[in-house]
Amino acid sequence: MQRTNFGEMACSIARTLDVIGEPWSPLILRDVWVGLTRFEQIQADLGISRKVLTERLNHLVDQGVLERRPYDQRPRHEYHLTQKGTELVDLLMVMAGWGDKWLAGEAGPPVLYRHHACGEVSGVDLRCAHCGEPMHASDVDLLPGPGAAA
Amino acid sequence: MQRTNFGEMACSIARTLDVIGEPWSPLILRDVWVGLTRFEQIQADLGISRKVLTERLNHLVDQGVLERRPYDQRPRHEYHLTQKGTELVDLLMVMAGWGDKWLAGEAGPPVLYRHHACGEVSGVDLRCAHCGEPMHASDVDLLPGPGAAA
DNA sequence: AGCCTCAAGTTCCCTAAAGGAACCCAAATT
DNA sequence: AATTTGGGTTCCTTTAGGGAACTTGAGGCT
Repeated sequence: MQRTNFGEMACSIARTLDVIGEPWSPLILRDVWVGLTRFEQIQADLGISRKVLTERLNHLVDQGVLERRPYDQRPRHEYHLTQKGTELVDLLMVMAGWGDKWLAGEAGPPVLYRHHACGEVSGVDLRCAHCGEPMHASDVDLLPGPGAAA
Repeated sequence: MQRTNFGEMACSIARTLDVIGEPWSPLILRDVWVGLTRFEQIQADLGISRKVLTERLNHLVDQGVLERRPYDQRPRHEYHLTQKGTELVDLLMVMAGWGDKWLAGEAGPPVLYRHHACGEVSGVDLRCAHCGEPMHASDVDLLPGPGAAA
């Protein structure tokens, strides 16, 4: 299909979607995050078509989210998160938290997160980077920023 | 195209994508969040095809993320966030924060967020819901949960 | 009464993207 | 020489997105 280009919009949400908004991309990042770093591993884990996986990996590398690293004399590589990609994992953790709460059902969450600092199984919570108080949908006002459209 | 159904996977990220992972869905939620609640408003703001907008709105209502409310005797409605949908805005704020940092470029972020509690323009930060310390990609161990696949 | 408008969809056609299976290639192994 | 293995490419089919035109149901206007 002919898909609209979100990258041109004056909206950081749209621009972020331009990087990881295509089907499979967040799941590919999740796999790399948990240590499935090779083409065959990701393909087998997700059941994604090889063609689409190639396209997605190239796009994520182009966007600076993943880095391609050779691990052998032969043309073999692993994919690793860059700093830019590592910070995207925040997004995955929030998605997982929402899914755990609203979609897990009877069985409960498929994965638990143990926080190194306190050793407890826990989840993420959004706080204001300035004052540390909770910061959710109704706790903010939106103002036009310097990059707002004319 | 024939798209894989993420909703069946034992992964809260995949399940969340099944709800809001289709193109446009996060942008539709953003519009509703900022007060563009009617079909024509959203269509004009995003430039999305009417057909696709209809499909997305129906899906989001089916999933319990949006609620359709009549606002006139005539068949007119507004869309509003449910509690389930309001909590998805966390995801939008994290997406916006990442886009502001990595994609805004010279012009700076298009939108600023002022936190009611402290009155400052700020952004979100992820904290452990248990101990309140920062919680990012490298601060957690993943463990199988009760809903893990067999 | 007859006509117009307006929000909110619905229908149709066209194009492009996802799925899937088969094929390719270079280096190492047997 | 033949096979295996990782990491893709090619080709074909199906289906979803874009866009424009059409529909519907309730008011309003004259």
